[in-house]
Amino acid sequence: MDVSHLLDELNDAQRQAVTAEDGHLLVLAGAGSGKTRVLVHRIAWLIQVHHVSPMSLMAVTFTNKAAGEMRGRVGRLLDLRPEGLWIGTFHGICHRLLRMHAAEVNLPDTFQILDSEDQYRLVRRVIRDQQIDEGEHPPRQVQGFINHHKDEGRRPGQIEHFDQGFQARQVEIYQRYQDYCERSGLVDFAELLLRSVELLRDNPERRAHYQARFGNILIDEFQDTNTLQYALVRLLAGERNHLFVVGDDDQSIYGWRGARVENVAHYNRDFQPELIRLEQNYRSTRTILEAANRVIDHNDDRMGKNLWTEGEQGEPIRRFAAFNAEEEAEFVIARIQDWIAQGGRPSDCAVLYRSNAQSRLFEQTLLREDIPYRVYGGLRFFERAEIKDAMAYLRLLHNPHDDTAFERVINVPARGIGERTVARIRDHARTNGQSLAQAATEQVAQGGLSARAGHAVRSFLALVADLTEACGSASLAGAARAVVERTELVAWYQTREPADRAEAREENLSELVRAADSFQQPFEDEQAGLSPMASFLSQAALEAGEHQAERWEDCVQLMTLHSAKGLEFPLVFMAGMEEGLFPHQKSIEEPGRLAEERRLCYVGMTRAMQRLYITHAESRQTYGQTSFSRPSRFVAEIPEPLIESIRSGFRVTPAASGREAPPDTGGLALGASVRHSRFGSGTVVSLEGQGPNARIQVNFEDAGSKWLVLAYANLERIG
DNA sequence: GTGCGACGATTTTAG
DNA sequence: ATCGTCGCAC
Repeated sequence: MDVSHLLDELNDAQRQAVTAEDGHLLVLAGAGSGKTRVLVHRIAWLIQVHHVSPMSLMAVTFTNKAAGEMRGRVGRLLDLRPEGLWIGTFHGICHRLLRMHAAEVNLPDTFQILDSEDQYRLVRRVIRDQQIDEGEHPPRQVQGFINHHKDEGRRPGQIEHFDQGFQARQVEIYQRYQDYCERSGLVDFAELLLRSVELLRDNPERRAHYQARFGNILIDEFQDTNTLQYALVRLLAGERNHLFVVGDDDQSIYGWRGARVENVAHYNRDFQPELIRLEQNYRSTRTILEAANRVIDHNDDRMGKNLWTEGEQGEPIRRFAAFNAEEEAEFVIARIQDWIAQGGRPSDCAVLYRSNAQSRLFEQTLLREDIPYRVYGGLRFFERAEIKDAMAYLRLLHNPHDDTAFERVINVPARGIGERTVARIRDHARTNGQSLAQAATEQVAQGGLSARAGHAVRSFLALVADLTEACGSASLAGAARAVVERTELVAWYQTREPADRAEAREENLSELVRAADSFQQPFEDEQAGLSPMASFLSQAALEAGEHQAERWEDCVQLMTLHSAKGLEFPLVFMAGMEEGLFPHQKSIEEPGRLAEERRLCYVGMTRAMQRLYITHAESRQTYGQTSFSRPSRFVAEIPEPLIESIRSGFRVTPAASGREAPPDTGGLALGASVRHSRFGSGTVVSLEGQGPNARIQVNFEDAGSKWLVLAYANLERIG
């Protein structure tokens, strides 16, 4: 068989990885070095050359997007239907395992997945039921505590605690939360992994079965794995299976959410893999790569890697020092306008920032200039309130004893059932070991509620019964349509929210019906005996949906540096490059966290293909207060020859770049003594710019050094 | 039981 | 500044 097409377009290192003999591999894949191509071609190589059955391959990623892309590319390359392939996210694959072996891990066939919000509400419920002070144990924090320990593989009994107060209490909440989940057949995200690990660890037959099945396991973004994920990999690998691990220690930016970059070292220790470095970059100019290399070089304990390119040197990186955040936004949007004016597309431009709050000024300015844009982040489709409401009704139809769903919608839309009534139902359920639905039914029948509350609860139960009947024989889409139509969610949102907001919710609910209508049940779910409804509910939790999937217009892209990982853009702006913001204040004290910030900077820089701007502002509004800051240390880590500074006072447009007028002194000379109404007296140390843009740097005796716009500074000459 | 005003926190986030 | 949660008044 001719397999040259699998190798033709690969460089030496890529080819070496794709064609490696059996054994373990560690592919250190630098940014833009073609790692997805290597993974895809490796899978094809294994199937076509090593004659590995597609059924015995497992490929694991972190995001559905990455899994989908890999699946699609493998399918195209091999011209096969990639259905039998186990390509998926850690969570997706674990979900599949648990569905297949639900009974063995003590889960009902109907187990449900809790997303973060469901989990939060449940944790809060448990805390309240225990009458524990929410101030001392904030649900968010307890949720973090539970997830942290689960990610480390710990059950409540395995957590060391050193007191009988606070820590013991946290463990107790974890225990009770877990008990509740067990009783109700609920599984949170971390639990999907933990149960799977326990299944393989404690059940020798299952372990042997899967170890015999998956002779080749490929893992993407390995630097992002947490303790549990690495444990799973080890269990699946066993003694004989071959691991193909792809990662980049320099792109580890998720330590704060449990990722263990040390897993790369552990993998080296545990499996002694062959090391292959992919260092040739196909994305950025030489200038950008050199700058990024030099920045990341300030980190210690790297595996070491030097990105290079055969491409051209390209333009210098441009740095803009803005007076304030507004001016920074003006500058960025003006450069985007230049780009568009020269025939560039808006969607080629990305504005990257450290924290979401920074997006606002860019949005305002883009809106004003009438440039289309898209902000990443925020709630995804299945996380929106109205969608979660409708989904809760669907969950109740699927399983009337789903208490999480019951609690969410018993009074949504509002029908006069308040906290007192719900508490009464909850009590009744607890004393009789019933679900909330059962308890509510009994309470209504026994007249255990006030006339008014009883009537309201009865109407809720009637609605659910009505829906159940209507949906008994209906399709998934029919059920979704019935829910949207009969619950009157749309009308409810209309009464309590401004028209535009309510309209968006209405559109989303229609979209939900469309989504249900076009839902294709995955083959393996069908095989596992799941109903389409059960599949749909799981999938909604597991794939919350693209942020604004349909909007594929030609838009400027606004996102955090974290969300930018894995993407690339011809024109990139890194905004807010200031000490305290990036690196973030909370990361500055600890060396480990600072190193992670630097990797984030490296990730950001390596997103740029052609042109990279780095901007910072002297002052900006943070939490409603004006704050002043110095440029980020990362800016200074870029070697001078690679970077060109632009200051307010002369606008560089590509056509007119390099023309600088002499600074306008406005009658003030260097060394002059001046007084400012707020900052007091000081000495002029620098001047630049012209006319209304002229700025002056003054070293104030008390307030330190500041840049001021001459026209507004109102300086009084003294001495 | 519902609705509004005070209060406090506020980095990053996929599944 | 802004958002979400909590407490108190209708």
